[in-house]
Amino acid sequence: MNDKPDLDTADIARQLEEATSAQERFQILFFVLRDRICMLVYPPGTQLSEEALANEFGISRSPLRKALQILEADGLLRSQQGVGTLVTEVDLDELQQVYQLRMELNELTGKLSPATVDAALVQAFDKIRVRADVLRHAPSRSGFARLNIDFFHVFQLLSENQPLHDVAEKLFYQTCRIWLTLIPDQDLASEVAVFCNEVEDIAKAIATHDVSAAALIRRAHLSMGFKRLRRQKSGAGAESTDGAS
Amino acid sequence: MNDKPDLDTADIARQLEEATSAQERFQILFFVLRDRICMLVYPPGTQLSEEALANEFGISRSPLRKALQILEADGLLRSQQGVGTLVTEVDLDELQQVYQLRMELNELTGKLSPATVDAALVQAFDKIRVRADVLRHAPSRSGFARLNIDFFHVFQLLSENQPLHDVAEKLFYQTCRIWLTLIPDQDLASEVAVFCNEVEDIAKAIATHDVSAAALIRRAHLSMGFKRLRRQKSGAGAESTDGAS
DNA sequence: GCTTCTATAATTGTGTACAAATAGGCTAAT
DNA sequence: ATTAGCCTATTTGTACACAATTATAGAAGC
Repeated sequence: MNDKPDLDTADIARQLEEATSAQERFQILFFVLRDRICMLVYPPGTQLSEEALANEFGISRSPLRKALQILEADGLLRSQQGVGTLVTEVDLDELQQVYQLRMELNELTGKLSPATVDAALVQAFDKIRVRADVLRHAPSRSGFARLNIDFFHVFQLLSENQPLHDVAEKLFYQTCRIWLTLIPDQDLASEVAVFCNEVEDIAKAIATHDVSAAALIRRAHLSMGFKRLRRQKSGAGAESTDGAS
Repeated sequence: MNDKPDLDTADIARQLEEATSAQERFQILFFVLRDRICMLVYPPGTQLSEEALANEFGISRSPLRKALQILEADGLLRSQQGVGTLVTEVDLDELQQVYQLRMELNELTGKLSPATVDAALVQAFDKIRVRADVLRHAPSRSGFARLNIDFFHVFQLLSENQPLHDVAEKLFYQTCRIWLTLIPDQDLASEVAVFCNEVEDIAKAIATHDVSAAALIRRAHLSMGFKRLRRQKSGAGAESTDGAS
Protein backbone atom coordinates (compact mmCIF):
# COMPACT_ATOMS: atom_id res chain seq x y z
CA MET A 1 0.00 0.00 0.00
CA ASN A 2 1.43 3.28 -0.99
CA ASP A 3 -1.33 5.56 0.13
CA LYS A 4 0.28 7.67 2.78
CA PRO A 5 -1.85 10.59 3.86
CA ASP A 6 -0.29 13.67 2.36
CA LEU A 7 2.70 14.87 4.27
CA ASP A 8 4.26 18.13 5.08
CA THR A 9 6.52 19.66 2.47
CA ALA A 10 9.69 19.17 4.49
CA ASP A 11 8.84 15.49 5.05
CA ILE A 12 8.41 14.96 1.33
CA ALA A 13 11.68 16.67 0.53
CA ARG A 14 13.36 14.48 3.12
CA GLN A 15 11.80 11.33 1.69
CA LEU A 16 13.00 12.35 -1.76
CA GLU A 17 16.53 12.72 -0.47
CA GLU A 18 16.42 9.38 1.31
CA ALA A 19 15.10 7.57 -1.76
CA THR A 20 17.83 5.56 -3.41
CA SER A 21 16.55 5.13 -6.95
CA ALA A 22 14.97 7.47 -9.47
CA GLN A 23 11.93 5.21 -9.62
CA GLU A 24 11.38 5.64 -5.89
CA ARG A 25 11.61 9.40 -6.18
CA PHE A 26 9.19 9.34 -9.08
CA GLN A 27 6.68 7.30 -7.10
CA ILE A 28 6.84 9.66 -4.14
CA LEU A 29 6.16 12.64 -6.39
CA PHE A 30 3.44 10.84 -8.30
CA PHE A 31 1.54 9.66 -5.23
CA VAL A 32 1.82 12.99 -3.43
CA LEU A 33 0.57 14.97 -6.41
CA ARG A 34 -2.19 12.51 -7.23
CA ASP A 35 -3.33 12.62 -3.64
CA ARG A 36 -3.41 16.39 -3.59
CA ILE A 37 -5.44 16.46 -6.79
CA CYS A 38 -7.94 13.87 -5.59
CA MET A 39 -8.26 15.39 -2.13
CA LEU A 40 -8.95 18.69 -3.88
CA VAL A 41 -5.94 20.34 -2.32
CA TYR A 42 -5.60 21.39 -5.94
CA PRO A 43 -9.24 21.81 -7.00
CA PRO A 44 -10.23 21.31 -10.63
CA GLY A 45 -9.02 24.22 -12.72
CA THR A 46 -6.07 25.00 -10.47
CA GLN A 47 -2.97 26.09 -12.31
CA LEU A 48 0.17 24.40 -11.06
CA SER A 49 3.59 25.92 -11.51
CA GLU A 50 6.35 23.47 -12.35
CA GLU A 51 8.94 25.80 -10.94
CA ALA A 52 7.06 26.37 -7.68
CA LEU A 53 6.48 22.65 -7.19
CA ALA A 54 10.10 21.84 -7.98
CA ASN A 55 11.21 24.41 -5.42
CA GLU A 56 8.79 23.05 -2.85
CA PHE A 57 10.16 19.55 -3.22
CA GLY A 58 13.74 20.70 -3.44
CA ILE A 59 14.33 19.23 -6.90
CA SER A 60 14.60 20.49 -10.45
CA ARG A 61 11.83 20.54 -12.99
CA SER A 62 13.11 17.43 -14.81
CA PRO A 63 12.07 14.70 -12.37
CA LEU A 64 8.95 16.64 -11.46
CA ARG A 65 7.88 16.76 -15.07
CA LYS A 66 7.96 12.99 -15.32
CA ALA A 67 5.37 12.74 -12.56
CA LEU A 68 3.28 15.47 -14.18
CA GLN A 69 3.41 13.66 -17.51
CA ILE A 70 2.07 10.43 -16.05
CA LEU A 71 -0.66 12.35 -14.23
CA GLU A 72 -1.52 13.93 -17.56
CA ALA A 73 -1.67 10.50 -19.18
CA ASP A 74 -4.04 9.47 -16.38
CA GLY A 75 -6.31 12.38 -17.19
CA LEU A 76 -5.77 14.38 -14.01
CA LEU A 77 -3.67 17.17 -15.52
CA ARG A 78 -3.33 18.93 -18.80
CA SER A 79 -0.20 20.82 -19.79
CA GLN A 80 0.13 23.24 -22.66
CA GLN A 81 3.08 25.28 -23.67
CA GLY A 82 2.64 28.94 -22.95
CA VAL A 83 -0.49 28.30 -20.91
CA GLY A 84 0.38 26.19 -17.90
CA THR A 85 -0.35 22.93 -16.14
CA LEU A 86 -4.01 22.79 -15.21
CA VAL A 87 -5.87 20.33 -13.02
CA THR A 88 -8.60 18.85 -15.22
CA GLU A 89 -12.25 19.55 -14.55
CA VAL A 90 -14.54 16.70 -13.52
CA ASP A 91 -17.77 16.52 -15.41
CA LEU A 92 -20.39 13.92 -14.59
CA ASP A 93 -21.48 13.56 -18.21
CA GLU A 94 -17.95 12.84 -19.37
CA LEU A 95 -17.48 10.44 -16.48
CA GLN A 96 -20.57 8.39 -17.26
CA GLN A 97 -18.66 6.03 -19.53
CA VAL A 98 -15.95 5.64 -16.93
CA TYR A 99 -18.57 4.78 -14.34
CA GLN A 100 -20.16 2.20 -16.61
CA LEU A 101 -16.80 0.57 -17.17
CA ARG A 102 -15.97 0.65 -13.47
CA MET A 103 -19.22 -1.14 -12.66
CA GLU A 104 -18.41 -3.92 -15.10
CA LEU A 105 -14.85 -4.20 -13.86
CA ASN A 106 -16.04 -4.49 -10.30
CA GLU A 107 -18.00 -7.53 -11.27
CA LEU A 108 -14.80 -8.98 -12.66
CA THR A 109 -13.13 -8.47 -9.31
CA GLY A 110 -15.13 -11.39 -8.01
CA LYS A 111 -14.46 -13.53 -11.06
CA LEU A 112 -10.87 -12.94 -12.17
CA SER A 113 -8.27 -14.45 -9.86
CA PRO A 114 -10.34 -13.87 -6.72
CA ALA A 115 -8.22 -13.74 -3.60
CA THR A 116 -8.70 -16.30 -0.87
CA VAL A 117 -10.25 -14.48 2.05
CA ASP A 118 -8.12 -14.81 5.16
CA ALA A 119 -8.21 -13.26 8.61
CA ALA A 120 -6.02 -10.33 7.58
CA LEU A 121 -8.38 -9.44 4.75
CA VAL A 122 -11.44 -9.64 6.98
CA GLN A 123 -9.65 -7.42 9.45
CA ALA A 124 -8.74 -4.89 6.78
CA PHE A 125 -12.38 -4.51 5.81
CA ASP A 126 -13.41 -4.30 9.44
CA LYS A 127 -10.91 -1.53 10.01
CA ILE A 128 -12.52 0.43 7.19
CA ARG A 129 -15.95 -0.30 8.66
CA VAL A 130 -14.87 1.08 12.03
CA ARG A 131 -13.44 4.20 10.44
CA ALA A 132 -16.64 4.67 8.49
CA ASP A 133 -18.63 4.42 11.68
CA VAL A 134 -16.43 7.01 13.34
CA LEU A 135 -16.84 9.27 10.32
CA ARG A 136 -20.61 8.91 10.50
CA HIS A 137 -20.61 10.58 13.89
CA ALA A 138 -18.34 13.42 12.78
CA PRO A 139 -18.60 13.81 9.01
CA SER A 140 -15.95 15.81 7.20
CA ARG A 141 -15.31 16.26 3.53
CA SER A 142 -11.65 15.33 3.65
CA GLY A 143 -12.34 12.41 5.97
CA PHE A 144 -14.93 11.11 3.54
CA ALA A 145 -12.61 11.45 0.57
CA ARG A 146 -9.74 9.79 2.39
CA LEU A 147 -11.86 6.86 3.54
CA ASN A 148 -13.29 6.43 0.08
CA ILE A 149 -9.77 6.14 -1.32
CA ASP A 150 -8.59 3.76 1.36
CA PHE A 151 -11.66 1.61 0.97
CA PHE A 152 -11.00 1.33 -2.74
CA HIS A 153 -7.50 0.06 -2.11
CA VAL A 154 -8.70 -2.54 0.37
CA PHE A 155 -11.34 -3.66 -2.11
CA GLN A 156 -8.59 -4.13 -4.68
CA LEU A 157 -7.15 -6.87 -2.48
CA LEU A 158 -10.09 -9.08 -3.48
CA SER A 159 -8.60 -9.82 -6.87
CA GLU A 160 -5.08 -10.88 -7.60
CA ASN A 161 -5.28 -9.97 -11.25
CA GLN A 162 -2.63 -7.29 -11.52
CA PRO A 163 -3.73 -5.80 -14.86
CA LEU A 164 -7.24 -5.48 -13.44
CA HIS A 165 -5.75 -3.65 -10.47
CA ASP A 166 -3.94 -1.18 -12.67
CA VAL A 167 -6.96 -0.49 -14.84
CA ALA A 168 -9.37 -0.19 -11.93
CA GLU A 169 -7.04 2.17 -10.10
CA LYS A 170 -6.65 4.46 -13.06
CA LEU A 171 -10.40 4.63 -13.54
CA PHE A 172 -11.07 5.14 -9.84
CA TYR A 173 -8.80 8.16 -9.64
CA GLN A 174 -10.48 9.60 -12.70
CA THR A 175 -13.83 9.54 -10.95
CA CYS A 176 -13.25 9.92 -7.22
CA ARG A 177 -13.08 13.72 -7.29
CA ILE A 178 -16.68 13.91 -8.44
CA TRP A 179 -17.94 13.35 -4.89
CA LEU A 180 -16.17 16.26 -3.30
CA THR A 181 -17.07 18.50 -6.20
CA LEU A 182 -20.78 17.69 -6.39
CA ILE A 183 -21.90 16.93 -2.85
CA PRO A 184 -22.90 20.07 -0.97
CA ASP A 185 -22.12 20.30 2.74
CA GLN A 186 -25.74 19.82 3.67
CA ASP A 187 -25.80 16.41 2.01
CA LEU A 188 -22.47 15.23 3.32
CA ALA A 189 -23.87 13.50 6.39
CA SER A 190 -26.39 11.50 4.41
CA GLU A 191 -23.78 10.49 1.84
CA VAL A 192 -21.46 9.36 4.60
CA ALA A 193 -24.31 7.34 6.05
CA VAL A 194 -24.93 5.64 2.70
CA PHE A 195 -21.23 4.94 2.35
CA CYS A 196 -21.21 3.54 5.86
CA ASN A 197 -23.98 1.12 4.98
CA GLU A 198 -22.16 0.02 1.85
CA VAL A 199 -19.00 -0.67 3.80
CA GLU A 200 -20.95 -2.60 6.43
CA ASP A 201 -22.70 -4.74 3.84
CA ILE A 202 -19.48 -5.51 2.05
CA ALA A 203 -17.60 -6.19 5.26
CA LYS A 204 -20.33 -8.65 6.17
CA ALA A 205 -20.01 -10.40 2.81
CA ILE A 206 -16.26 -10.61 3.22
CA ALA A 207 -16.67 -11.97 6.75
CA THR A 208 -18.55 -14.87 5.18
CA HIS A 209 -15.80 -15.24 2.58
CA ASP A 210 -18.20 -14.39 -0.23
CA VAL A 211 -16.16 -12.32 -2.64
CA SER A 212 -18.74 -12.43 -5.42
CA ALA A 213 -21.41 -11.06 -3.12
CA ALA A 214 -19.08 -8.24 -2.10
CA ALA A 215 -18.48 -7.40 -5.74
CA LEU A 216 -22.19 -7.38 -6.49
CA ILE A 217 -22.95 -5.13 -3.54
CA ARG A 218 -20.25 -2.74 -4.63
CA ARG A 219 -21.54 -2.70 -8.16
CA ALA A 220 -25.01 -1.87 -6.92
CA HIS A 221 -23.69 0.97 -4.80
CA LEU A 222 -21.62 2.32 -7.66
CA SER A 223 -24.76 2.38 -9.77
CA MET A 224 -26.87 4.03 -7.09
CA GLY A 225 -24.11 6.47 -6.26
CA PHE A 226 -23.90 7.58 -9.85
CA LYS A 227 -27.65 8.09 -9.98
CA ARG A 228 -27.54 10.18 -6.80
CA LEU A 229 -24.77 12.25 -8.31
CA ARG A 230 -26.81 12.76 -11.44
CA ARG A 231 -29.77 13.94 -9.41
CA GLN A 232 -27.45 16.12 -7.37
CA LYS A 233 -26.07 17.76 -10.46
CA SER A 234 -29.36 18.31 -12.28
CA GLY A 235 -30.87 19.77 -9.13
CA ALA A 236 -27.88 21.95 -8.28
CA GLY A 237 -28.63 25.65 -7.89
CA ALA A 238 -32.34 25.00 -8.22
CA GLU A 239 -33.00 24.38 -4.56
CA SER A 240 -31.85 23.51 -1.14
CA THR A 241 -34.73 21.15 -0.50
CA ASP A 242 -34.49 20.95 3.25
CA GLY A 243 -35.84 23.89 5.17
CA ALA A 244 -32.75 24.37 7.29
CA SER A 245 -31.03 27.27 5.60
CA MET B 1 -6.69 6.20 -36.60
CA ASN B 2 -3.07 6.84 -36.01
CA ASP B 3 -1.61 3.55 -37.08
CA LYS B 4 0.61 4.45 -39.95
CA PRO B 5 2.92 1.66 -41.03
CA ASP B 6 6.34 2.57 -39.75
CA LEU B 7 8.07 5.09 -41.89
CA ASP B 8 11.54 5.81 -42.94
CA THR B 9 13.73 7.76 -40.55
CA ALA B 10 13.88 10.85 -42.74
CA ASP B 11 10.10 10.89 -43.06
CA ILE B 12 9.70 10.78 -39.31
CA ALA B 13 12.18 13.59 -38.82
CA ARG B 14 10.28 15.60 -41.40
CA GLN B 15 6.95 14.90 -39.72
CA LEU B 16 8.42 16.00 -36.41
CA GLU B 17 9.51 19.28 -37.92
CA GLU B 18 6.14 19.87 -39.53
CA ALA B 19 4.28 19.17 -36.30
CA THR B 20 3.07 22.38 -34.74
CA SER B 21 2.56 21.40 -31.11
CA ALA B 22 4.60 19.43 -28.60
CA GLN B 23 1.72 17.00 -28.17
CA GLU B 24 1.78 16.21 -31.87
CA ARG B 25 5.50 15.57 -31.77
CA PHE B 26 5.05 13.36 -28.73
CA GLN B 27 2.37 11.31 -30.44
CA ILE B 28 4.53 10.77 -33.52
CA LEU B 29 7.40 9.52 -31.39
CA PHE B 30 5.13 7.38 -29.22
CA PHE B 31 3.36 5.68 -32.12
CA VAL B 32 6.55 5.08 -34.09
CA LEU B 33 8.35 3.54 -31.13
CA ARG B 34 5.37 1.47 -30.04
CA ASP B 35 4.99 0.18 -33.55
CA ARG B 36 8.64 -0.80 -33.76
CA ILE B 37 8.42 -2.62 -30.46
CA CYS B 38 5.25 -4.50 -31.38
CA MET B 39 6.44 -5.34 -34.89
CA LEU B 40 9.60 -6.70 -33.25
CA VAL B 41 11.81 -4.23 -35.07
CA TYR B 42 13.13 -3.98 -31.54
CA PRO B 43 12.74 -7.57 -30.28
CA PRO B 44 12.26 -8.23 -26.56
CA GLY B 45 15.48 -7.65 -24.69
CA THR B 46 16.78 -5.07 -27.15
CA GLN B 47 18.68 -2.23 -25.54
CA LEU B 48 17.69 1.15 -26.90
CA SER B 49 19.98 4.14 -26.74
CA GLU B 50 18.30 7.42 -25.95
CA GLU B 51 21.07 9.32 -27.63
CA ALA B 52 20.99 7.21 -30.78
CA LEU B 53 17.21 7.51 -31.07
CA ALA B 54 17.33 11.25 -30.47
CA ASN B 55 19.93 11.58 -33.21
CA GLU B 56 17.90 9.43 -35.56
CA PHE B 57 14.83 11.62 -35.12
CA GLY B 58 16.82 14.84 -35.16
CA ILE B 59 15.73 15.92 -31.69
CA SER B 60 17.22 16.03 -28.24
CA ARG B 61 16.78 13.47 -25.50
CA SER B 62 14.19 15.54 -23.63
CA PRO B 63 11.13 15.06 -25.87
CA LEU B 64 12.23 11.53 -26.69
CA ARG B 65 12.32 10.63 -23.01
CA LYS B 66 8.70 11.61 -22.61
CA ALA B 67 7.69 9.03 -25.20
CA LEU B 68 9.94 6.43 -23.58
CA GLN B 69 8.42 7.15 -20.18
CA ILE B 70 4.89 6.53 -21.40
CA LEU B 71 6.00 3.34 -23.13
CA GLU B 72 7.54 2.28 -19.84
CA ALA B 73 4.26 3.04 -18.06
CA ASP B 74 2.54 0.85 -20.65
CA GLY B 75 4.88 -2.02 -19.85
CA LEU B 76 6.76 -2.11 -23.14
CA LEU B 77 10.04 -0.67 -21.90
CA ARG B 78 12.03 -0.58 -18.73
CA SER B 79 14.64 2.06 -18.02
CA GLN B 80 17.24 1.96 -15.29
CA GLN B 81 19.98 4.39 -14.53
CA GLY B 82 23.39 3.04 -15.41
CA VAL B 83 21.89 0.05 -17.20
CA GLY B 84 19.89 1.24 -20.17
CA THR B 85 16.46 1.23 -21.74
CA LEU B 86 15.41 -2.34 -22.44
CA VAL B 87 12.47 -3.67 -24.40
CA THR B 88 10.51 -5.86 -21.99
CA GLU B 89 10.31 -9.61 -22.47
CA VAL B 90 6.95 -11.20 -23.23
CA ASP B 91 6.14 -14.23 -21.14
CA LEU B 92 2.95 -16.18 -21.68
CA ASP B 93 2.57 -16.99 -17.99
CA GLU B 94 2.77 -13.33 -17.02
CA LEU B 95 0.37 -12.46 -19.82
CA GLN B 96 -2.29 -14.94 -18.75
CA GLN B 97 -4.00 -12.41 -16.50
CA VAL B 98 -3.90 -9.81 -19.23
CA TYR B 99 -5.50 -12.27 -21.61
CA GLN B 100 -8.25 -13.09 -19.13
CA LEU B 101 -9.00 -9.43 -18.70
CA ARG B 102 -8.96 -8.83 -22.44
CA MET B 103 -11.50 -11.58 -22.96
CA GLU B 104 -13.87 -10.04 -20.45
CA LEU B 105 -13.39 -6.57 -21.89
CA ASN B 106 -14.16 -7.84 -25.37
CA GLU B 107 -17.51 -8.97 -24.13
CA LEU B 108 -18.08 -5.45 -22.86
CA THR B 109 -17.40 -4.12 -26.34
CA GLY B 110 -20.78 -5.43 -27.38
CA LYS B 111 -22.51 -4.13 -24.27
CA LEU B 112 -21.05 -0.74 -23.40
CA SER B 113 -22.05 2.04 -25.79
CA PRO B 114 -22.15 -0.29 -28.82
CA ALA B 115 -21.72 1.61 -32.06
CA THR B 116 -24.49 1.60 -34.64
CA VAL B 117 -23.28 -0.48 -37.53
CA ASP B 118 -23.30 1.51 -40.75
CA ALA B 119 -22.02 0.90 -44.26
CA ALA B 120 -18.62 2.39 -43.52
CA LEU B 121 -18.11 0.03 -40.59
CA VAL B 122 -19.15 -3.01 -42.62
CA GLN B 123 -16.72 -1.91 -45.30
CA ALA B 124 -13.90 -1.47 -42.80
CA PHE B 125 -14.31 -5.06 -41.63
CA ASP B 126 -14.56 -6.29 -45.19
CA LYS B 127 -11.33 -4.53 -46.04
CA ILE B 128 -9.63 -6.41 -43.22
CA ARG B 129 -11.23 -9.64 -44.46
CA VAL B 130 -9.84 -9.09 -47.94
CA ARG B 131 -6.38 -8.33 -46.60
CA ALA B 132 -6.55 -11.49 -44.48
CA ASP B 133 -7.45 -13.51 -47.54
CA VAL B 134 -4.52 -12.05 -49.44
CA LEU B 135 -2.24 -12.84 -46.52
CA ARG B 136 -3.47 -16.42 -46.44
CA HIS B 137 -2.06 -16.97 -49.90
CA ALA B 138 1.30 -15.39 -49.07
CA PRO B 139 1.84 -15.56 -45.32
CA SER B 140 4.51 -13.37 -43.78
CA ARG B 141 5.32 -12.67 -40.17
CA SER B 142 5.26 -8.90 -40.47
CA GLY B 143 2.12 -8.99 -42.60
CA PHE B 144 0.39 -11.10 -39.95
CA ALA B 145 1.46 -8.79 -37.15
CA ARG B 146 0.38 -5.69 -39.07
CA LEU B 147 -3.00 -7.11 -39.95
CA ASN B 148 -3.55 -8.23 -36.37
CA ILE B 149 -2.94 -4.69 -35.18
CA ASP B 150 -5.14 -3.10 -37.82
CA PHE B 151 -7.91 -5.58 -37.13
CA PHE B 152 -7.80 -4.68 -33.48
CA HIS B 153 -8.26 -1.01 -34.25
CA VAL B 154 -11.21 -1.69 -36.53
CA PHE B 155 -12.77 -3.86 -33.84
CA GLN B 156 -12.43 -0.96 -31.43
CA LEU B 157 -14.88 0.98 -33.58
CA LEU B 158 -17.64 -1.32 -32.29
CA SER B 159 -17.81 0.47 -28.97
CA GLU B 160 -17.97 4.19 -28.41
CA ASN B 161 -16.90 3.94 -24.79
CA GLN B 162 -13.66 5.90 -24.82
CA PRO B 163 -12.28 4.64 -21.48
CA LEU B 164 -12.88 1.10 -22.71
CA HIS B 165 -10.94 1.96 -25.85
CA ASP B 166 -7.99 3.25 -23.88
CA VAL B 167 -7.89 0.26 -21.57
CA ALA B 168 -8.33 -2.29 -24.33
CA GLU B 169 -5.62 -0.67 -26.40
CA LYS B 170 -3.12 -0.69 -23.60
CA LEU B 171 -3.81 -4.35 -22.89
CA PHE B 172 -3.68 -5.30 -26.56
CA TYR B 173 -0.24 -3.80 -27.04
CA GLN B 174 0.95 -5.63 -23.96
CA THR B 175 0.00 -8.95 -25.50
CA CYS B 176 0.29 -8.66 -29.26
CA ARG B 177 4.03 -9.38 -29.39
CA ILE B 178 3.44 -12.87 -28.03
CA TRP B 179 2.38 -14.14 -31.45
CA LEU B 180 5.54 -13.18 -33.30
CA THR B 181 7.68 -14.43 -30.44
CA LEU B 182 6.03 -17.83 -30.01
CA ILE B 183 4.82 -18.91 -33.43
CA PRO B 184 7.51 -20.72 -35.41
CA ASP B 185 7.70 -20.20 -39.16
CA GLN B 186 6.36 -23.66 -39.84
CA ASP B 187 3.11 -22.82 -38.02
CA LEU B 188 2.67 -19.36 -39.48
CA ALA B 189 0.49 -20.46 -42.37
CA SER B 190 -1.93 -22.34 -40.15
CA GLU B 191 -2.15 -19.45 -37.70
CA VAL B 192 -2.87 -17.06 -40.55
CA ALA B 193 -5.59 -19.43 -41.72
CA VAL B 194 -7.17 -19.48 -38.27
CA PHE B 195 -6.99 -15.71 -38.10
CA CYS B 196 -8.55 -15.52 -41.54
CA ASN B 197 -11.49 -17.60 -40.38
CA GLU B 198 -11.95 -15.42 -37.32
CA VAL B 199 -12.01 -12.28 -39.41
CA GLU B 200 -14.47 -13.85 -41.83
CA ASP B 201 -16.81 -14.93 -39.04
CA ILE B 202 -16.70 -11.53 -37.41
CA ALA B 203 -17.13 -9.68 -40.69
CA LYS B 204 -20.21 -11.81 -41.32
CA ALA B 205 -21.62 -10.93 -37.91
CA ILE B 206 -20.98 -7.26 -38.54
CA ALA B 207 -22.61 -7.51 -41.96
CA THR B 208 -25.78 -8.58 -40.16
CA HIS B 209 -25.32 -5.71 -37.70
CA ASP B 210 -24.90 -8.12 -34.79
CA VAL B 211 -22.26 -6.49 -32.61
CA SER B 212 -22.80 -8.85 -29.68
CA ALA B 213 -22.21 -11.87 -31.87
CA ALA B 214 -19.01 -10.31 -33.18
CA ALA B 215 -17.82 -9.74 -29.62
CA LEU B 216 -18.62 -13.32 -28.63
CA ILE B 217 -16.78 -14.72 -31.64
CA ARG B 218 -13.78 -12.61 -30.85
CA ARG B 219 -13.83 -13.70 -27.24
CA ALA B 220 -13.90 -17.33 -28.31
CA HIS B 221 -10.97 -16.81 -30.63
CA LEU B 222 -8.99 -14.99 -27.97
CA SER B 223 -9.53 -17.94 -25.68
CA MET B 224 -8.60 -20.50 -28.31
CA GLY B 225 -5.64 -18.44 -29.40
CA PHE B 226 -4.29 -18.32 -25.88
CA LYS B 227 -4.65 -22.09 -25.57
CA ARG B 228 -2.79 -22.62 -28.84
CA LEU B 229 -0.04 -20.34 -27.60
CA ARG B 230 0.16 -22.29 -24.38
CA ARG B 231 0.50 -25.54 -26.29
CA GLN B 232 3.04 -23.91 -28.55
CA LYS B 233 5.13 -22.80 -25.64
CA SER B 234 5.00 -26.03 -23.65
CA GLY B 235 5.95 -27.98 -26.74
CA ALA B 236 8.70 -25.59 -27.82
CA GLY B 237 12.17 -27.11 -28.08
CA ALA B 238 10.80 -30.59 -27.48
CA GLU B 239 10.05 -31.34 -31.07
CA SER B 240 9.35 -30.31 -34.54
CA THR B 241 6.46 -32.68 -34.86
CA ASP B 242 6.20 -32.75 -38.61
CA GLY B 243 8.69 -34.92 -40.38
CA ALA B 244 9.88 -32.21 -42.73
CA SER B 245 13.15 -31.15 -41.17
C1' DG C 1 -16.33 53.67 -26.32
C1' DC C 2 -14.73 49.85 -28.88
C1' DT C 3 -11.65 47.22 -31.48
C1' DT C 4 -7.28 45.78 -32.96
C1' DC C 5 -2.64 45.48 -32.80
C1' DT C 6 1.61 45.15 -30.20
C1' DA C 7 4.65 44.51 -26.56
C1' DT C 8 5.54 42.04 -22.46
C1' DA C 9 5.43 38.73 -18.89
C1' DA C 10 4.78 34.12 -17.62
C1' DT C 11 4.78 29.27 -18.64
C1' DT C 12 5.97 24.93 -20.64
C1' DG C 13 9.08 22.66 -24.21
C1' DT C 14 13.83 21.67 -25.75
C1' DG C 15 18.81 21.34 -25.79
C1' DT C 16 22.90 20.41 -23.28
C1' DA C 17 26.24 19.70 -19.70
C1' DC C 18 27.14 17.21 -15.83
C1' DA C 19 26.04 13.83 -11.92
C1' DA C 20 24.87 9.19 -10.46
C1' DA C 21 24.74 4.49 -11.11
C1' DT C 22 25.75 0.22 -13.17
C1' DA C 23 28.09 -3.52 -15.78
C1' DG C 24 32.11 -5.45 -17.33
C1' DG C 25 36.78 -6.02 -17.62
C1' DC C 26 41.23 -5.80 -15.47
C1' DT C 27 44.48 -6.49 -11.88
C1' DA C 28 46.30 -8.48 -8.06
C1' DA C 29 46.27 -11.41 -4.19
C1' DT C 30 45.48 -15.98 -2.49
C1' DA D 1 43.10 -21.00 -11.45
C1' DT D 2 39.94 -18.36 -8.89
C1' DT D 3 38.09 -14.67 -6.52
C1' DA D 4 37.77 -10.16 -4.68
C1' DG D 5 38.34 -5.49 -5.41
C1' DC D 6 38.84 -1.55 -8.28
C1' DC D 7 38.58 1.16 -12.37
C1' DT D 8 36.60 2.68 -16.49
C1' DA D 9 33.20 3.10 -20.08
C1' DT D 10 28.46 3.55 -20.87
C1' DT D 11 23.90 4.83 -19.83
C1' DT D 12 20.14 7.08 -17.69
C1' DG D 13 18.88 10.83 -14.28
C1' DT D 14 19.10 15.74 -12.97
C1' DA D 15 19.91 20.61 -13.24
C1' DC D 16 19.80 24.62 -15.75
C1' DA D 17 19.75 27.88 -19.59
C1' DC D 18 17.30 29.20 -23.42
C1' DA D 19 13.56 28.82 -27.09
C1' DA D 20 8.70 28.67 -28.30
C1' DT D 21 4.19 29.67 -27.20
C1' DT D 22 0.40 31.88 -25.13
C1' DA D 23 -2.45 35.16 -22.40
C1' DT D 24 -2.87 39.68 -20.91
C1' DA D 25 -2.63 44.43 -20.58
C1' DG D 26 -1.98 48.67 -22.74
C1' DA D 27 -1.86 51.86 -26.47
C1' DA D 28 -3.37 53.53 -30.74
C1' DG D 29 -6.70 54.06 -34.30
C1' DC D 30 -11.45 54.33 -35.63
